[in-house]
Amino acid sequence: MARYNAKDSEQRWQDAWNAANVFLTPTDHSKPKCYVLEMFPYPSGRIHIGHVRNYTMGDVLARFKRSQGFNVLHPMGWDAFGLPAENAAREKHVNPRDWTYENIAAMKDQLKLMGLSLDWTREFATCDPAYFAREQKLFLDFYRENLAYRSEADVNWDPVDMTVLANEQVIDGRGWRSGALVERKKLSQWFLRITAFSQELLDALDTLERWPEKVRLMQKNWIGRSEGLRFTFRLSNDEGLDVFTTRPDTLFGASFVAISPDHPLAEELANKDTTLAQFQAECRRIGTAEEAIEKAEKLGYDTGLTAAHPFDPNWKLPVYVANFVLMAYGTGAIFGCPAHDQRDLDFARKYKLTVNAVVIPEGADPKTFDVGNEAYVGPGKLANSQFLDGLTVEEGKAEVLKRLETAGIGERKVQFRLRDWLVSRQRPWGCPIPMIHCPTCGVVPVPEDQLPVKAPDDLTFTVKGNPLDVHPTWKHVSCPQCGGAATRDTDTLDTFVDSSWYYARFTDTTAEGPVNQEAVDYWLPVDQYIGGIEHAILHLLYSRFFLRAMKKAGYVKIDEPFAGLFTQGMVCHETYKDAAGLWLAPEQIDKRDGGVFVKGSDEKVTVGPSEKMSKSKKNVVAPEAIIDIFGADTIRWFMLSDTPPERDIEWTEEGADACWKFVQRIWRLVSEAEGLPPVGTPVTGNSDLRRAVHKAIAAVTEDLAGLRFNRAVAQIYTLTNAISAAGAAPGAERREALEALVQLIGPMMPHLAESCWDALGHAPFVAAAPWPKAEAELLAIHTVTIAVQVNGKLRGTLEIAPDTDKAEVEAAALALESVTRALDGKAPKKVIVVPNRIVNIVA
RNA sequence: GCCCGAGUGGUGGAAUGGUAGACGCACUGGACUCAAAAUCCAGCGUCCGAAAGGAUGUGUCGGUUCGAGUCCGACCUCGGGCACCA
Repeated sequence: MARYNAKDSEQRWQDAWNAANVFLTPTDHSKPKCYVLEMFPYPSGRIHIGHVRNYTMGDVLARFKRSQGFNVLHPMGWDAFGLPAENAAREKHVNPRDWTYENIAAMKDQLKLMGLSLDWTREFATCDPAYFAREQKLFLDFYRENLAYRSEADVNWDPVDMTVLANEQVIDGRGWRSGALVERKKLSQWFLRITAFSQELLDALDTLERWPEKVRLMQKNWIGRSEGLRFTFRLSNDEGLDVFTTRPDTLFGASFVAISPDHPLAEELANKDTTLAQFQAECRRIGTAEEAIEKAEKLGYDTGLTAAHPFDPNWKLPVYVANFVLMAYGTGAIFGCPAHDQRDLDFARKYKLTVNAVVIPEGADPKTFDVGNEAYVGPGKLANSQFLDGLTVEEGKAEVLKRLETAGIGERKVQFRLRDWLVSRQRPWGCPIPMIHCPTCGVVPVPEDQLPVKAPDDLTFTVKGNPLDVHPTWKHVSCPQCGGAATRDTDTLDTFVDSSWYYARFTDTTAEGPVNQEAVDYWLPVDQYIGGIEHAILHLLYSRFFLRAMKKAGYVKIDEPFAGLFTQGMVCHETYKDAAGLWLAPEQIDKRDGGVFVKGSDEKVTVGPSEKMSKSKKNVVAPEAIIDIFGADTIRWFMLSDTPPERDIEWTEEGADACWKFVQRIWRLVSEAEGLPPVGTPVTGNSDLRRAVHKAIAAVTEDLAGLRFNRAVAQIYTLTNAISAAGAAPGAERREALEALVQLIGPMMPHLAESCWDALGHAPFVAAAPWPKAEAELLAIHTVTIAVQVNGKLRGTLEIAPDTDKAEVEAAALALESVTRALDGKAPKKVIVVPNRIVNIVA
């Protein structure tokens, strides 16, 4: 029998599935549904191996659920707007639209090689006018529902390129292309009111039981609910200054007040104080990234103003502008209590401010307790705090709150870290914001019958600034309300908006409105969403918000888009460097004689650790090259084997070879099987082989349902070994075993499974055959192995009938020769018998 | 800085608080072959031992328990995220 020819076979089965429409989404809604979705790709032009891992997992699940009788929706599309297309437009002088659609075509060809069970009739790209027209409609709905509003916000501004920069485009405070020092600039921009749902988004996390705990926790921290006190300081210039604190109990430990460099008061003071203005500029150079701000040295500028302590008007606290106070959180102003907050302490030490401990840990003396250089944030009793002395932290918080509320200068406040979602982007390759600015009427929505608002075809990318904004005619329109001269909003929506509702659009891509009510009611929520952990917060949180906003606008009845979430790990590879320290690609090296050399020479290669595949380190492998050599089933099997799906996997050449050998092994086992009775021959009995088969069916079924692909793979190896060892078993038993094996590998290696199914005499398709069922009586256990320990150390085992009486098990254990030897004549003090598990004799 | 995750043989990893190392890779020995590849069989944590067997062993230190890779506390190391990359 010939070797399995993956290339021919895979093409043949892909064509056959296609011709028979095996993977079209069922339209009869009477059966239970399963919506399986992988995070759709950005069309960079090539699929990378991370996509292969992601889509393989989703495909296994989709095929598994389909054969279990579910109506499966398994679509694919393209997250097609974004920066790379603009960069290509600038660098290669191509139209971003052409570049994007060419990439989509190329990637689609590559994806098709994988044999994914996708319904391609539902494909769309977010840059299709048919899609973003509906997105613009949703934006107008949200505006009407008061979920979209305009406000000023900071951007990174490149003064040379005259363009807004993404954080990623700011390198060491300079524009990535121009090298100019980046400025911060205020622009009037659109926001979506995600904070209207802060509490709801937080509470609902508890209901997402099929989400990783880690992701829920990350979102919880991101939403960042904290309870505290907002109160007003009276300043020496007689103005009031609002601050927020979660530690009102430490108010008597205050030694300064600090405001953000972006605080209105700081702006006001800077108008008359050039040194302060310089200080502000210096702070802003740190950028907007939280990491940079937190890590930067704590810097402050003494405004000369003072704030009166709320409980003692004669106690004056200096007011600083400080770089670590964020305008975006709370009120943009704090009181500093150095003894009990590390940042405040660092600041106080630097500016030689007093450090008074007011929370004293158990057993410490209030008179001598000194925090040194580490703030004390633990529990304790209040001291040096007048009327608070002796209270606990919690009691102190309540007391201060009560007094300031009574005095009318403070109130209890629930503060969220979550900020509204800034969605305006000053970029041409995105969904245009369908709004018009009229000097008379203000902001006017584009009438719905004029949607979609499309970018013009003749954009120039060589100009400075946003091409949409500098285009000679596009933005000039007449106001839909008064007819006067007006201009379009030249910003586009954040691409996260595009990906916040695509899953809903997939349920009916022909819907006239954004969604079809009947389709979303049936298909949503997504039953299993699979993608990278890098989307743990933003994409997933925005999508959760977006569906709520769509509900408010009357489109859907549910709140949560993704009932099940799985975040898969990355694909890594060893890194290689030559003698000169330059990176080498895997195909440039040669492993031989126990060493690693530059291919075609004796130059030694330094092998580095396995890292996420990246172009710069050259440790990438191209999926299409692997498919070309081994076929799609091999790469799919690799992606599922050995490593748990949530963990990073390392691509190795040896592993790929091993998978390919396994493909051949199965093919041999099936195609060379002799003496098999015809399809449908009944089989009875409880031979070892039959028990192994049904045990494998049960285990693989459970593992696939739980997305434990690596364990399912191990079970299949075990079954394969059992079949190999049972060459002398009756034909009917071997047929049953081979059919089970073929069906179990079906979701993972679908082409090979079809070829085997065919070789076993079945009509196509195994992909459409019902999932095998394990027979309960064959899973029953006839004997159990019980471990026997003496003082917790293994001394022997017992083969015994399951559920044997405890006393009998104990007697049998004590009778073991190895046990009497270990006891050495001592009488057992105690014997613990765990039924069917273990006996532990304590001597 | 803050938040999160992970540490088990040569290696990827398995293990409802109950026989640590399933299954795969690599390696070693053997069979087949003129030879190689492929395939098949056997071995494979470490130490002592010819073997039987024994000791030891899941990043470190301590704790809970008849029993800990698993639970608790402290620490060490590595990795990821931090609002305009998608």
